[in-house]
Amino acid sequence: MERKVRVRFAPSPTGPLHIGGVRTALYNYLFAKQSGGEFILRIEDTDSTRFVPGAEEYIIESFKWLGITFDEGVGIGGPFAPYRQSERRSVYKTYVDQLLESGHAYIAFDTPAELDAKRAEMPNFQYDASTRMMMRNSLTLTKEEVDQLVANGQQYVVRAKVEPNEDIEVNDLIRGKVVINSSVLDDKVLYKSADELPTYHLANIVDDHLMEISHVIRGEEWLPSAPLHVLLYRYFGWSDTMPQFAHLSLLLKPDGNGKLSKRDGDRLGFPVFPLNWKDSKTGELSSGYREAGYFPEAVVNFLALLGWNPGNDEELFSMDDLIKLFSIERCSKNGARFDYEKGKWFNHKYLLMKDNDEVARMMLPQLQAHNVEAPFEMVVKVAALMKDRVSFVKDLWEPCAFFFVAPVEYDEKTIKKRWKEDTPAQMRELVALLQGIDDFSIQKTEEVVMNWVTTNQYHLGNVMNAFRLTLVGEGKGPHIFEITDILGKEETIRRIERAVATIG
RNA sequence: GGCGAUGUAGUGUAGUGGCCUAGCACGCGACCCUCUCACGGUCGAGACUCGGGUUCGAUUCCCGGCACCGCUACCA
Repeated sequence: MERKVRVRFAPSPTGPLHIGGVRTALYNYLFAKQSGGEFILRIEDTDSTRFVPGAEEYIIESFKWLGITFDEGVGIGGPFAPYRQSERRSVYKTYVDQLLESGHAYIAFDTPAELDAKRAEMPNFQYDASTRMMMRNSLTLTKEEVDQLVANGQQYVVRAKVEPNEDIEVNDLIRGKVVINSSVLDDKVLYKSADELPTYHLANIVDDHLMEISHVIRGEEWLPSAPLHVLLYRYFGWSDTMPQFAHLSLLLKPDGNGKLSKRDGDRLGFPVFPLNWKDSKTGELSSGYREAGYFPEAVVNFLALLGWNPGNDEELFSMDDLIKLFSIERCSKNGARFDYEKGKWFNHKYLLMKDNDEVARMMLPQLQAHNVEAPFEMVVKVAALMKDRVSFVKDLWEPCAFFFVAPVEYDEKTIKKRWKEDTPAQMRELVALLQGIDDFSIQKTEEVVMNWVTTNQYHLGNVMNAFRLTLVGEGKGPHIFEITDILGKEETIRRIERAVATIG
């Protein structure tokens, strides 16, 4: 049964896209691409009460940034349009009626208040075979009564009629065979008349079938309801083309118990979303990986390895590598704690792989923000010299600032340690020495200065660090002659003189 | 509570019925490099959830406990 691979990512537009959802989408994408299949974006907006404006656009923009592309779906179109469930009301209605007619579903009039009352009355109330005959529904009411209620505009829901005592098997690509007895399933609401929309379970099955989805790769939270989905395929007579299931483990918080949430990000200081998001109601801001300075390829690489690995010791993979190597079977069954430090390391690695020109270009806005104007060539040199020290481009300004802005203050501790009594005199000698160098290259300058230190038998560490202090303002930074090379002769001398004047 | 899933160092994971003195990476520590800081290199600390079984032998297979995660909505 060779079937064209067609997978989908089907988020609800209820807010920003959680990073766990991004991973699910990524795995779907990798799976589709490696088998030459199609990847579809379907928006599951069947809960009209939870709809959040802008969320759909956010989702689309997030994937665009990450380099995850869809072949069909919302914003793209395709042969199975529309891909937004709220626009598919009429198609679901047909299938709801089909279930009603075949007796696999029934109409229920119980109001939420009545259900709450029932739950309070019965400790472990569940709307199922054992209780449905106690409720107000088309199984307990006469046809006339039901028709009358519906005609009167009484709101109702359609529930699946799940027969008890059957072991239902779900063959999961990651977990193997999972068996759940139908008695523990409840008569799930499939459709609500209030907004004329189906619930997830119905819409999902109908759409996956109609859109010819071959594999359902989704989060583990769906595993308990997978048997119901299997049942639904059977009720519709679609068992032969039922997609294969793969339930992915969830992303857990870095510490403590529970799954990763926005709160953890806020608390521990890392993003949980791909892009910044501002809640239009509360005004609350959620930070995103893009704005935090991550490269999309680093996020993709990091996420891919969180719950999957190719079976060897390699860790750095491009999207193309991942498409070649990915396999559902190698997805881990256990939930992965989110390790933000490792994420930073990935970004560091990707920063190192970037061209110096590109890094320099990315630094420009920071320079502007600090009112710095510098020749591009100089910025490139600085980028080349300094990029291995940070994980993010935005962290580059601080350690690089001294290249562009001469120090006006000098680190006390370094002064104490390196600025000796004879240092000012040495520095004046150094100025004279540098003045005489015409070829201010790294090699030449180093040769001349080292010679001077040696012949005078100066303490190398003290001289060099005092020198560094005059240029940087503190006791750290790259090798001295890398710095003098970038600063140039004039500026180097100016800084030494100023330091001598200031520190004394 | 019920049902289901999962359980290798702090974290992500590899691996196998004996080759395991359990590998790799992040993080952590030390050392080396060195004019400082960082990078890099070397080394180190650190794990098979517990209890039963099966077996000549179990981290690996089975059962149970425990832990943890998920579901248990007219949310997805």
